[in-house]
Amino acid sequence: MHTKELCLGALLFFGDSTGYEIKQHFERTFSHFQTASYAAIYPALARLEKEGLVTCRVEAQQKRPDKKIYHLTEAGRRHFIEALHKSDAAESCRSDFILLMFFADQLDPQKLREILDQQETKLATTVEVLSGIRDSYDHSPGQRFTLDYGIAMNEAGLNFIRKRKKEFLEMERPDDQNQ
Amino acid sequence: MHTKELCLGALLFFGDSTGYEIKQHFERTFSHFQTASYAAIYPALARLEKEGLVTCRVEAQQKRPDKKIYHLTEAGRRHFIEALHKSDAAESCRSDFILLMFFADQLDPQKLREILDQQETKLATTVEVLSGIRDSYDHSPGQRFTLDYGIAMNEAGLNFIRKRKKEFLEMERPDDQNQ
DNA sequence: ACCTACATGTAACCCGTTACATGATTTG
DNA sequence: CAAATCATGTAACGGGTTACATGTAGGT
Repeated sequence: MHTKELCLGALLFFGDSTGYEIKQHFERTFSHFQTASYAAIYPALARLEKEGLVTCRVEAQQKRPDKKIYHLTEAGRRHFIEALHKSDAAESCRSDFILLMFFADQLDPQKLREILDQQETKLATTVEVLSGIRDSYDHSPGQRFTLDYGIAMNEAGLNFIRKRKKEFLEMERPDDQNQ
Repeated sequence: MHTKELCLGALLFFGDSTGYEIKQHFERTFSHFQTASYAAIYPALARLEKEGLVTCRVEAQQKRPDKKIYHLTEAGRRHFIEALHKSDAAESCRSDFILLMFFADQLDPQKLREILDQQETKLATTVEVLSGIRDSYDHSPGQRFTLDYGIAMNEAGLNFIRKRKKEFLEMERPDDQNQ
């Protein structure tokens, strides 16, 4: 799924939005499994408008660029649903964290500790954020599923790191006395 | 980490290899957290040679392109270790599976079932493959960590899907009698 | 008769990111 | 006084993918 389709999905789910708002929606709701930057969103919306998949209404503002509020057309909705059905539901993960851990024996002990701490924090934060969203308001079964799925996987990673970190750091530096 | 660094890492870990072999190594060992295609590897190796980070010895073959066996130089090793230390250990995941599940209410029931089955199979396969590697021979603590980490997270996803799938499919099509 | 493994490579394309440009208002 | 928020956009760059080009040997 490219930025164009993601924008259509955001408009379908959140209703009429500006490019700026779509980015916010992304960060709040999709950030753990999709990304999109302004430089990808704005041109995408422009192209979608040309293709008739969205319409745009301009709201004038003083002292700020006019707001361009996009609206999903019926053709846009159909295009999005079709794109969902055509998708092979693939996933791609690139993890430099795992790569670094793979080569742990090549790393400075402090770098090793640093990336483990950082990963632990990151996973804990994700779990908290997703749990917060989960408990904050009602969701469709699909949204609920994705939230719980994200929580389950991130929690598993978090528990794993918490269980293994200390032991691992000691194994890598058996001579070190400082905790 | 770009393909160049990944190639250096592969040479460090697996020893002298051809581009073809590096791709195989990737698929067997890194596939759940990094990818690299031939069209990325071959030019990367050529550039690495120019930069003196690898050397290349050609082994003539009849009826096949000559094998180009690459060897990591000391400068290459240093460059790789340095790259590891400079890395912020970031992770990026794009999951169309989660996106589709998010919009589950927009999907045909059979598409929904299809992607859930597919994801279940994929996670189960990954767990099996990683477990197989884990039990097949000795590893450094770092490798062991990455294998167990991968198993833990994929197993969590797998268990989640197994627990929720049936219930979820029934919820999405309450009128459907066929299991 | 066709697919897979072996073995290397290039060219075109796609598309996303980084950085830049502009600029007021609110918050710390 | 600096930083974040609001608000839109472009240009250059980077780098990976798809498809193509070439060709043998062995398995189904």
